Amino acid sequence: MLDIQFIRDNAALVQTKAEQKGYKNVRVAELLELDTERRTRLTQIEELRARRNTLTAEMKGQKPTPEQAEQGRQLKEEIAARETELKAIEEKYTAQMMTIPNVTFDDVPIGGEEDSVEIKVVGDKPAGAIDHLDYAVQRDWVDFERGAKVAGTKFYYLKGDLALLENAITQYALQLVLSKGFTYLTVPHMVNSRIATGAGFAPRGDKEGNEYFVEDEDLTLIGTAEAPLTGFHADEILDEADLPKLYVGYSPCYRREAGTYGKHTRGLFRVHQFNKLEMYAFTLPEASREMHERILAIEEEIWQAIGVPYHIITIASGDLGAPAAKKYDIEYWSKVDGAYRELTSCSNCTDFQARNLNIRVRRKDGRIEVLHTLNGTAVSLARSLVVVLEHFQNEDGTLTVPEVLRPYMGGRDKI
RNA sequence: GGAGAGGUGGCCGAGUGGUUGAAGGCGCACGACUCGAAAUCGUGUGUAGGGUCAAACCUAUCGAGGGUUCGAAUCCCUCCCUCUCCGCCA
Repeated sequence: MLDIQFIRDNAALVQTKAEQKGYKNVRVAELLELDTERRTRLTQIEELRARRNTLTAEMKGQKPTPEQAEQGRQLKEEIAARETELKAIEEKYTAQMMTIPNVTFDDVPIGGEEDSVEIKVVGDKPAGAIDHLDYAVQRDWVDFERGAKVAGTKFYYLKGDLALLENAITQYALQLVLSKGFTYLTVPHMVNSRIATGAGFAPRGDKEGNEYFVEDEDLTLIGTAEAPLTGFHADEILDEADLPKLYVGYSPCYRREAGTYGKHTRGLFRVHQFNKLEMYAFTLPEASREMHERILAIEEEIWQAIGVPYHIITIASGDLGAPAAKKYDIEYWSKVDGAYRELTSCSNCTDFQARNLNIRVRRKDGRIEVLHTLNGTAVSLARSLVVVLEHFQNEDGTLTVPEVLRPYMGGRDKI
């Protein structure tokens, strides 16, 4: 959530930015009324408490007189009654606070998906390739039919060399990211509701949500390692000297993907479960913008090294999630579709997630403030296989192993 | 799953009804000493909200929520978590 003080000082801005993100239910004015109401009542309660504290201090160490005891009892009742009223107001206040998305940076394009801005193009736009699914099936590298039998539609098995190739991509990307100073973490594949919502994921019962939930437990299956990585330092105060904290987490990602149909969901492009290496950074507030560029650069380095044409877009406001202040996507050039398709993504969430989960930094001068968090895809595996299958397929049905991956494929140059 | 122990400040750790927001230590900040540093000594140092030009000051906070009491870190109940032993198990 946002800092209430910031909202008070920038009410119009917060309202506008929320609307630009497409959040129609945000009512900043209403929130501020609740805020005022809440503070007024809180002050009243605090006065009553002060009176109670004075009273008990007077009778400390001695038996209270009947009058004092009676006065104390009355105060207790009045405080309890007022607290009940306050609680109801605070619930409404908190609910409103949760509806307000992070404020976007001013260099974020305004508009919907089609308004995202291309900021860089690398490589050309070759055409003509066999669809990745057909190609993989013909080699018996993927089995969606058995995936459906065992779990359901959009579940799959990877077989043989393609499964090994997934592992090679993971290993290559991991080594590269580690060389940039990141620490490898394996993570819980489920998180509790506080961490899930704090990181910006939909709560149980949200029909729009993309999450799977565990029955009878306060657990959400993660849709990305971003959730447990965000929660890693929850409720901690980190030392300025220790920042930035850079982590790379590996996990399966579980997504319901309800209601997503059509061509772009064919095969491995959009599935219920895939593996992903995710970069995550905890930074000083003034350092997050630079870190965002750094994470993007690492993503570029990976795909340049593998050898795939792509472009980078800055995501427009209406296509941003609540926590993000700015997001870049790398989209690879699809030889099959003749269009760019989403491959990786990196977001600067500024202090939004960190405030939710109480992640702070103690500055050198002793001040404590909420820090900034960022996340970025190192590699998303199922989708990476789509890319390699499209770009490295050969006429004889074999697949050339991208050079940088060969050390992780037993030195083979072709599979 | 069963039995027991426990959850206190950035960290460790005292504290079983009222001078305890919390001893002591570590860490950190500042100062002294030093050419400089280490060591040593001194002073300060929880977090959040309100208040103030700034202070003073007020409120909350000892895992979470409820209860008892004039008054709760301290007593009672529920839940969560951690540790030890047993059971089970990759």
